[in-house]
Amino acid sequence: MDSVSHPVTRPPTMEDVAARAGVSRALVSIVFRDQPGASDATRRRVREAAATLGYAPDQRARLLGSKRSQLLGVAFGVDHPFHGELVEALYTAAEAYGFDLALSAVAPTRSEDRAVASLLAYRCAALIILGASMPTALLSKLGTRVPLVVVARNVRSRALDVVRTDDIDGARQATEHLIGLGHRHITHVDGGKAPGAAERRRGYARAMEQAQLGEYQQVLTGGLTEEDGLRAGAQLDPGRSASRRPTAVFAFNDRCALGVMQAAASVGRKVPTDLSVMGYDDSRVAMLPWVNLTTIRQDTAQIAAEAVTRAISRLDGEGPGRPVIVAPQLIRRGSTLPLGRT
Amino acid sequence: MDSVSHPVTRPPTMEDVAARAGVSRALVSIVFRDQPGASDATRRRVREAAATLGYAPDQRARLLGSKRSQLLGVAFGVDHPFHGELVEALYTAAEAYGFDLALSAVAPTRSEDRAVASLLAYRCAALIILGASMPTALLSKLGTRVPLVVVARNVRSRALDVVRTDDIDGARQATEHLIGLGHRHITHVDGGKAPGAAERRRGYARAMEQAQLGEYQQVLTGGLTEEDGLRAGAQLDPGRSASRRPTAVFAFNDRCALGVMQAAASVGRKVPTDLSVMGYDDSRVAMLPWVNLTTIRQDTAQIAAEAVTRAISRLDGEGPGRPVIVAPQLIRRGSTLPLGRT
DNA sequence: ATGAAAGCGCTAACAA
DNA sequence: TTGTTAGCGCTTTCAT
Repeated sequence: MDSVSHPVTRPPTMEDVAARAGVSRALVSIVFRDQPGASDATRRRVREAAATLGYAPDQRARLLGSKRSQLLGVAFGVDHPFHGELVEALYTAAEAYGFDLALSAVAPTRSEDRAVASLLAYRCAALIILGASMPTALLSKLGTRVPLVVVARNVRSRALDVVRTDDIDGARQATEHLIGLGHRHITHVDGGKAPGAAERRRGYARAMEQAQLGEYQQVLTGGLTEEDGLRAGAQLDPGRSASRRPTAVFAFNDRCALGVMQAAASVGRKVPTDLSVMGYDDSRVAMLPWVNLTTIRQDTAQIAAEAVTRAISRLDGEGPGRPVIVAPQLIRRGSTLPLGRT
Repeated sequence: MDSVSHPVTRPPTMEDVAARAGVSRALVSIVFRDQPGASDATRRRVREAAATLGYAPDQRARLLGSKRSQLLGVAFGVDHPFHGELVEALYTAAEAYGFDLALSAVAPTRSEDRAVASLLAYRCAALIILGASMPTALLSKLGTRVPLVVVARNVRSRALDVVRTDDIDGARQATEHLIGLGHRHITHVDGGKAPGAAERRRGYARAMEQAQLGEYQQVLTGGLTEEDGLRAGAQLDPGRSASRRPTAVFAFNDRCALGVMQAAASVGRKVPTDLSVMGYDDSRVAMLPWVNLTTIRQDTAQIAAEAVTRAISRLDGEGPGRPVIVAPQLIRRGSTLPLGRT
């Protein structure tokens, strides 16, 4: 329990620090930007004065004054855990280059347009949009106004940069993992028209064909949620003799996989002994001990690093580059088992 | 597929708009702030000029220039779904008062201190911290520097405002719901030392005692995650005759409840027929069809509105007020059943 | 190595 | 109703 709040006081300015250190504002500015042009003695004095005053540069003024505003605007989905991870990684990546992040949330009641408009109003040097949902045409138009990096969505436009996971490869890895375990009847519960769904279908199809398993291919319409997986899972068995039932399922993502597992459980099929199940994303739920889901991990750190790198290179005058495709990684856990192993 | 990006052009300034509309900058400023002092004709001309130029005021300059920066800084946990909901609600609430939000994320690799420092650097007029985890003393100190509202955590300090759910009442409602269904052996799997855990224990204890069920009280150490619930759930049965086993469990939150359900399932007890389970939070997972968890909902809209209101009243010169305690609400779903009903 | 001074794009007080 | 003019707290030339 502390004392009653004092009347809030004006924070110290660069002027205050300069006065206390007995130098000009320009010197203080140089010191705080770690630029050459000040003696070590001065630097120390300035730092000390700043410390005792509790000074921190006013970012508003800094942004306004400098031509190159070291500010990256990030639009992210507030209800998407994967975006959360990306945001964290983006902070790390941006920091390494001395850039700051401006966050703008997208939510059911806050459109992507609004989020972007807000970022633009703060004159962010560049924009990074996670899982952009707006039409390609609009993204392209936006890309001509400001350096733009679209993350985790496949956009074909030369007006912007794209950084995303190689979903075809991820799906291929998942499918090949199951094939390697001896499975033949492998069903894919897909993501419908979600971003990345088409790529994952292709990766699955390719792997199956390449292993001469084309005749076993089966794609069920799923989606992004547990409910979608549950619905699709219900169609897994009906009307088939046991010998023609799938022994493994590759689901669009972890949440969908959970639904499939639930569906299996409801008809008495145990995972992984009766059915192997794979997810995608390596979300928190996949790691839970009783879920223990074999899955595909997207490399958030690398995706973030690439996104920041692209954004900054745009600021250095380069045009948009080719899409950056980041390799995913197979995470082996307990939800998949060799065929016939009990 | 669009054309190659043009060399990024300088966004239009207020000066540009003024020139095109044939008025002074001051007039444009007045129009864009919706302030009195401009004729309707002028307003239209200005709006039109701005529209054709695609002008939007530069927030950096606006913030710098105005004495009262209408900016609320929000620190939130990027991996906490509940915070996501609050952020969304905060946008809505802030907007109603013409305030803007500056978001700063807290994550495993980004401390609350850093998040707050960043907000301070942008000279936010007031700070709203969701689920603050820093020591009370630091919060109090911060509260003397800038108007501060702590959300979803019980802090006893007169230097700041607190807005939170009435967890004692929430726990009481949960427990009474179970009692009302005829349960007697009701166990509480608690949240350890998580924010709100102590209050929920009290609410549970009070409800039990008030119903003369004090002898049946049982509190198991749980936590915030599924794993915690799983661990606690494992201790539910051992060494007890069936007649002395709990028939209902009130878990600290939804995730914890999930763990308890899993633990029950692993020893063959079905929910809700063999065991009623309650959660807390009404998170997304609680609504899933096969989870269908009876739970307690926190009123995010009201919490957000109160937080913004408190912050703004502080800016109007008022001191911190008494803690705002928002009432929670029971959400009846399928995970609880009357005792003995099969 | 240091300081003076001109912006950056606004807001706000004051004149006209 | 309008326009003029200082700032806001920095960055950034350009002298010294």
